[in-house]
Amino acid sequence: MTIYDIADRAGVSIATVSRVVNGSDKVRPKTKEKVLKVIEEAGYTPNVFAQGLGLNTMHTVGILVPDISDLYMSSAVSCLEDALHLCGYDCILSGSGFDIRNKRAHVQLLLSKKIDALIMVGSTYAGAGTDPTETDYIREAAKQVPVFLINGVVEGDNIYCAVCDDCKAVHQMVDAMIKSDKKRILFLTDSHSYSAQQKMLGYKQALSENGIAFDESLSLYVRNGIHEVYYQLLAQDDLHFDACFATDDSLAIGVLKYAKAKKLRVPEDISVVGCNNSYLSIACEPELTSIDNRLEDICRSTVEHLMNKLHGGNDIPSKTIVPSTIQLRAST
Amino acid sequence: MTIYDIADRAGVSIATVSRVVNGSDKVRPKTKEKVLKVIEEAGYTPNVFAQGLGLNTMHTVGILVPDISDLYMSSAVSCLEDALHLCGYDCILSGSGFDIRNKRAHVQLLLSKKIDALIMVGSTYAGAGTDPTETDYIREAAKQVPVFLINGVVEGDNIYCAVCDDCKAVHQMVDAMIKSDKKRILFLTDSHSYSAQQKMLGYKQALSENGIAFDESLSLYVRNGIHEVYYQLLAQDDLHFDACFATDDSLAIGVLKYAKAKKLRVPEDISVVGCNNSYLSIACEPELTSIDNRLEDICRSTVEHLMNKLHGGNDIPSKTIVPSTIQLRAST
DNA sequence: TTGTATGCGTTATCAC
DNA sequence: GTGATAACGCATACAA
Repeated sequence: MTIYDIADRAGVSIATVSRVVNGSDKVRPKTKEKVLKVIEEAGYTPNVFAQGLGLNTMHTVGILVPDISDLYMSSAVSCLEDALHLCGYDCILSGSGFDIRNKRAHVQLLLSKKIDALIMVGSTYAGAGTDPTETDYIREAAKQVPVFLINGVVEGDNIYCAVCDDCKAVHQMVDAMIKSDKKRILFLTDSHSYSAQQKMLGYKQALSENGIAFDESLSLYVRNGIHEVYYQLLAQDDLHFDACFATDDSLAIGVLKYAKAKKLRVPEDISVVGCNNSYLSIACEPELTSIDNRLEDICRSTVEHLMNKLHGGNDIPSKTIVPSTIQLRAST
Repeated sequence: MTIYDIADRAGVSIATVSRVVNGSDKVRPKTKEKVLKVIEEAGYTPNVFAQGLGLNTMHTVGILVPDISDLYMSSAVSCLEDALHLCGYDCILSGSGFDIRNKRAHVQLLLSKKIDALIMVGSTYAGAGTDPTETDYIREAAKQVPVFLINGVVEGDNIYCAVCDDCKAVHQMVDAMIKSDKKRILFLTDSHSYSAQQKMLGYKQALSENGIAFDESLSLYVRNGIHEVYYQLLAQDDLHFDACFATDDSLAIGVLKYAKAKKLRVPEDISVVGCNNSYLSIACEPELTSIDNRLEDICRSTVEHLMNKLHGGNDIPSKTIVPSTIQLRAST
């Protein structure tokens, strides 16, 4: 069923049908009604490929995520998809993994699909900041479509970033820990990303402000996973700490398991804080104090900026910072 | 940059360029090399809209999910996307929610995007089975593209279902509970879906086989959510049970929280089993025995069948059953 | 082996 | 208001 069939049946030209379909006002009500009736009867829908060819857009945006099954990522995708859908856009989803070569390949693939914009979720896409060429492929992509980063910062034309104020929130949290008499605060992370660096910064600031020297041995890098953390801590017998800040909830839960195994009370002997305020933080025991990075706010603002950009807006902030909040629970 | 530009620069016709791009062997190596070089230099990629218009496909499949942020769903999407990507297909993702009207609308929208196939994830799409017209929109969609259901069963032409053997696994699990001297086993669910019904069936079978009468008061419907379950159980003071089977891990964790509040030991006083073997099941305390419905197997088999179908296969099973396994942990 | 010509289903620019 | 017609960029049947 094509526009020609409709035109035939309605006794008009395809131009008129097109006008009706696209809601042009330059068509006589009587004609419009007639065409609409035929369309209804025939169950006609315009062919999106032909539309795409003519208009050079199919109203889709690409969403790139390192790992879709991750709680944090999937929340973001859910939020983004929802907001985009409301604006009449579809999303084509792609999971790149963490390897730089795959990231590049996936971006290329998405671009070849003629997406209207690209959203990259997760600070992993911002790289570690040590090697600027690491993010060149993003700048390259931005030459074709606007690129929006969620929770990562990359400088460049046509690149727009939205992040939460991790540094500040961690700063506050660690400060509060120190004030409540914690002396040795473990910093636990599974990443060297921009976000992790910001958190480390807040951690160091709080220490320094309280006249505590940064102790390298209290900064631990562990592969993500509850049990990984648990075993790693058990293995480090000489490591003593009375509080822990972890850059992810699951890392923090690993610490809870460790505390239980060592018969340490939480929060009395060890107080524990996680990040992302995920569903995990209320599944564990005790429930976990967690830094909420306002993912929904970030996503909503991203889509808002995206739509603005696509509709010709020009005053879009290249970096949006959303304040984090702290969700207090029993682990502190 | 179009195929015409490439043809000009390489001094050949567009047909030849097209042949090179599509890897036809009917082109002289010398010519091929020349064209390839120009393509490389120009960074040319075929316009997918034009391709789509001619071939009537853009190699995309639609994935419909009620809630993307759900742990179970996002794992499925991750798995599906991965497998599809390996086959050279992209996915356009859509979150429908649980309302039937929205489901219908989302299916229509996906179909209008000219997807090559539709995958629906979650037993919610199978309806409760009480009203067959509830799933008519799926049969309608199947007239346009093959439809694949994950974890739900709908009968119809061009509809293919993959489910795990929930009934059997629950049967085994409940039987084991009874054998270990549990008398009053609570059945906790947040759904009336096909999957939930299968689980109930297994539950009843095990009871009946062991000569225990089904007690309506031990079958509880609660809205999903750890705290919802927790409060609901606390509110039901007269409800006594010494074991619980929950159709979802988070429901089961609600029971764990309830046990802790009531100072009941798990598994001694109450043994608890969940479903989906999600990350939650190792986050809680004690860690949760959970029925693993082999989501990855289901997804992989679905994509396999899908590819088969798209490549002209004709002997695709309309219903695939994957055996569940039981992941034993400390809660039983 | 290569080139020419046509169709795919729209939208948009003209005339009328 | 409405209709004819030219893009849009590709694949492919057919001709050479």
